[in-house]
Amino acid sequence: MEYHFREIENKWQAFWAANKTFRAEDSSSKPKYYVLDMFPYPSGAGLHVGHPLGYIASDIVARYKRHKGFNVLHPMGYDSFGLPAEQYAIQTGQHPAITTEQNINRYREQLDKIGFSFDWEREVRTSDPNYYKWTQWIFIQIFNSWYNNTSNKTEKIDSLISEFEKNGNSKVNAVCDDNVKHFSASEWKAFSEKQKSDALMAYRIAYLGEAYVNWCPALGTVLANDEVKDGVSERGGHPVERKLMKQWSMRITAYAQRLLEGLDTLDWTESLKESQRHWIGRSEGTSLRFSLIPNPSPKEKGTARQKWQTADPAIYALLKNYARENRQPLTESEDTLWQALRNRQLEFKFRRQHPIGTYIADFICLEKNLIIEVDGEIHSKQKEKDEERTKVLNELGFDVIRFTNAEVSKSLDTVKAVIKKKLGDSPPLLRRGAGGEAGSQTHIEVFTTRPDTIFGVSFVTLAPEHELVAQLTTPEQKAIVEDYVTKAKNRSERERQTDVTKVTGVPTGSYVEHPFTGKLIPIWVGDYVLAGYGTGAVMAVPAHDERDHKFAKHFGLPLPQVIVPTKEHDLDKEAWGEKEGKLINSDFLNGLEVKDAIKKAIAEIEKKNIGKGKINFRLRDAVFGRQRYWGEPIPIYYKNDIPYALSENELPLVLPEVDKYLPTEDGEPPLARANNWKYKNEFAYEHSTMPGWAGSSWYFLRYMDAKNNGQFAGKQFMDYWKNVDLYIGGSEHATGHLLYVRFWTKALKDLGYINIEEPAQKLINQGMIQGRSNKIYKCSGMFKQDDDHDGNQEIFHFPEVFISKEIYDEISKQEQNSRQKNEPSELDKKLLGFQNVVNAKLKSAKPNFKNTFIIQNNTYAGYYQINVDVNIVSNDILDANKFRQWRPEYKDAFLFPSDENFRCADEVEKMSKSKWNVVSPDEMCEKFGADTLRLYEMFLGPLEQSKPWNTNGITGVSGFLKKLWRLYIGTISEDAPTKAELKTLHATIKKITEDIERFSFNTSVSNFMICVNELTDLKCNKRSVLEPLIILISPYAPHITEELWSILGHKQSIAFEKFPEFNPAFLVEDNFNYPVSFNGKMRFNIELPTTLSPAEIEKIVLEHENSQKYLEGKTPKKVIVVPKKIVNIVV
RNA sequence: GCCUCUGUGGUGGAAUUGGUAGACACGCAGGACUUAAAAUCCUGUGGCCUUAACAGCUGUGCGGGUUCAAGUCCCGCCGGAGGUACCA
Repeated sequence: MEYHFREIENKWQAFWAANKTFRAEDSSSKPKYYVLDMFPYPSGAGLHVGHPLGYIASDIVARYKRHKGFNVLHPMGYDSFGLPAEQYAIQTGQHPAITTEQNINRYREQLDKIGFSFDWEREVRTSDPNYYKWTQWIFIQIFNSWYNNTSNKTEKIDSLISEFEKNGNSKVNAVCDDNVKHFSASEWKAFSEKQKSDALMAYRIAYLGEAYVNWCPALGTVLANDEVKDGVSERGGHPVERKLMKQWSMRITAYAQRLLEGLDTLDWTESLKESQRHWIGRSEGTSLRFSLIPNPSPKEKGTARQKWQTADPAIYALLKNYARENRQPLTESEDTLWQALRNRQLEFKFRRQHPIGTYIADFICLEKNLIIEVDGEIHSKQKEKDEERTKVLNELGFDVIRFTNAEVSKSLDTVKAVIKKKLGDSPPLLRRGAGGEAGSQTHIEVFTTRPDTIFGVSFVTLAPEHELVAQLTTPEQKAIVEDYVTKAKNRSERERQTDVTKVTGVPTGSYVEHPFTGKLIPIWVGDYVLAGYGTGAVMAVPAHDERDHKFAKHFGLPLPQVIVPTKEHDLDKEAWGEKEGKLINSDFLNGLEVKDAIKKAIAEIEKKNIGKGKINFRLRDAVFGRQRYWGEPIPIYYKNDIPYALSENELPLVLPEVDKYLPTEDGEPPLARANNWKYKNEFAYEHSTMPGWAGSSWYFLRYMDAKNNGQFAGKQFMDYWKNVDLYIGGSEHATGHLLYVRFWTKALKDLGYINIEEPAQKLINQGMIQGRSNKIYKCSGMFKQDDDHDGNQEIFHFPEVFISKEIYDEISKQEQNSRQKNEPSELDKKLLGFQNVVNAKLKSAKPNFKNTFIIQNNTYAGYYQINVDVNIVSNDILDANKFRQWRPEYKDAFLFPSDENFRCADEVEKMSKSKWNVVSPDEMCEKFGADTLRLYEMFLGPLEQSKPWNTNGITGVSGFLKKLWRLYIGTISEDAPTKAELKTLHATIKKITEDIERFSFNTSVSNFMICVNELTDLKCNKRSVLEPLIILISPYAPHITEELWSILGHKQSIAFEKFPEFNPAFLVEDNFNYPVSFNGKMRFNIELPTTLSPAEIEKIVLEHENSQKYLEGKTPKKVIVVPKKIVNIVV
């Protein structure tokens, strides 16, 4: 009876499906074990051999745990919302749901062929309304939550509202927007609906806020930070720019500390945890305020005025009264314009009759420094006056637009459009407060991790986007600062990131005061300071910070030293950035070690009330909205500009149909195209959709109760299954999915829905499987055309000529040695012979073919490499027949030296269609069977390691299964096993158990081979040995073992058979073959009874005849005997 | 630059706590079976030197160290892979 894997595998796959063998029980007396694979995005390309690597490993663990008596949850599903299906839809018009469905079916087919023990009844698809209903529901819970820093928990928004009603927001200790305005309880109660909504929005964990986002014009959507790599989108590689946008975001920053601390409790790889730690980026430091010194005259310190105090103080009172008087009797056109401007109708606040310098402006927008004047009748004198007035106002930093009465009354819309455009054009910060005035700010706040270096500050640097830049710039510096800021802002993110060696910056002309010495410190603007981190301003200590050092050297700024380096160091060349050394030139810090100096400095800073110890995180809030179609609709509608969440019974908010999957003409997301898609037919829904990570942030919970229509999952099931015991997936999700899923888990826990703090206890990253390409060399320009050209070339295409790797190597070697001999080399002779063969064949096959093939210039430059399909190559030897069928133009191809043993070159590259190196698991299943594929993928090497796919060793694994099969075919003996047989079996049980427990699957396969080799040598046919053996193998090769199990006469599946127990008694040896070494060098073996004492062993070994030879008559200095290990003699 | 991982025959890799380096498999070489091929089986296979044979020397990226004993531990370098970055 032969091993026909195809029949066997089909039979058992059908059996498992029909009997629902791998259905997980919802409650059980058995202990639970949850093995989860990171679910795949069903792409059009189908699975390649890299995908199943992790699935096979998890399947082995799942099957092993079933043998070990666990109730195992091992589900699979699809992350089926996403960009590729939508991009395909844009190109073809095909609905992404259809593409997705097709791709899923293909995935399922491929997965089924490999024989995974998934519980398919629990399959989830994130694009299924029954699933995303609950994604939307969780979004609403998070929307209706805030983060209470006092309880360090997510809390329902109600508790915040009742606090507002009682005390306003002044006592609230929450994670919220920067610069929230304070309000009292009574103010809260007096708030309009809109004001209340806005106030709460600053606290919600899912919130709508304005922020700089990663905008990708090519994809037409914003992206989260982890979706952007090197300034381009991770998917598609399109450029990404920074853009200020109103966006749904998630306040993941609230969880930064918990996300960081939680890592210590997890059994994940160090590199993964390290990635997350770095992404969270906690740094402990100090905030520190530097007092501003108003410019140009430092004497006026303390007279800094508010931003709206724009009038000349000398005549302010007068002007004010005058303005008041003027306010009532507005001309008709002035009134018309006022009605159009007031209440932020153009998004910005306007004031009327506002004193500026010595004037009173008609209308003014202080935020934009824009003045609108409405003029009466124009006569020349007035015109002159107006021009004078405009000039003065311009000098004060205001733009002035003038309209006539007629313009306002007749074409108000045009007037409004002009104003609106101007408001949009003028950058809000640039022109503010020209003249170096500090405005309302009295200080610059910096963040530093090195407060000990405070006496080494030689300048302060602001990010170009810093809000004080414009105000602090003196008139003399205005032009150059504005220019710099504009350039810095327009520099793309990519440029800024890649061009880090370039030092740029400009001085503002203003100064701050050193908090301890009172010295003046210049303020610079430099783009090495990031607006988004800390306060967007740094105190520069060039002697002890590398970046500051570079900047200072570039601009010739001083490098005051405050720390004595602990080793030789040239401070002029390089900064001493180590946290080591003694403080000098630092007043009260002198003589302290850095660590103590930091503590002391913080204490002094806090005492002086100019700053305090502070912790900063690099982690940013996660942008949640996507301006795309194929994702979960965000369950929000807008009524009077106020966002409201849908109620639970209105879910799911189903993704509507649209005519095109493109943005609308005015740039709205595709969902804006949906016809009559309105809440209660009246209110607009949110038009952006959720990002890919929404659905994957909780799918591990849904598997516990996948069909529940009343809840996202039943509490009793979540309490039973708790968290994932083993999660296997790629490391590419380190800072995306794996961080977000931890965030949602913590939020859901705080809100009382689940009882676990972390989603997955143990996580393994499977390594990537790279492609191994095969290449051959094509000759170019090898046919010499006959002079008697008769146009036959059109009838006969030139046969292609290829050379093997060996010949190519020979030719290139010869080329390098630059042949000088006149005699033809061996290679030349070979080539010449080949030339004749080709021409002879050509003549007989195609008599009309007039061209001759010649090898005139056998240099390697005449050849170029082409990729051949790896599927027509085995062990690097090209299958000549398949090659000729591969492409029509190769039909008559010549292979040199010969069709047999034509060796291809190889290279390890990314697996891709264009390299012809993609290997799909289907073909491997077809050729060798699923069991061989499973064993071979494991046999390749450690699971976590990346490795190139090559099938060179697969025959070994396939041979092993055949050998295993042969062991079971024939008479099975019921006799008692021999000692040797038992020893082999139990040694294997021991190793396999240990291997699986430490996820070392490659060694398991080797151990099976050793075991089967030994049992074959022993001609073992004992049931008592063979039965336990196939249970051991069954997690790895489930089909063949099921078949053998039934051949052995069992009617039940092998899947739940008890895993064999290791019995050490069978491994006890009477003798041990001691290696005897002299001075650590192994010389000979000696077999001794294990019962001997070390002293006896020493005696026997020393007396052994071989020992005499190595002792050379000397007495050994020392003899080490380690029982059952080694004997070492020191001479 | 920093962080994590990693470096062992022609190749994939093994050596779990310091204790016989190279298990297992591929490839290669030789042989058996066969008209032939495939399949299968057997033998050999780190390098060097030498031999009839035994044996000897050397050997886990490089240089040191600890130890009776180092692929494994420590120090200093070099190479490869991945992650990450003006993060103050």
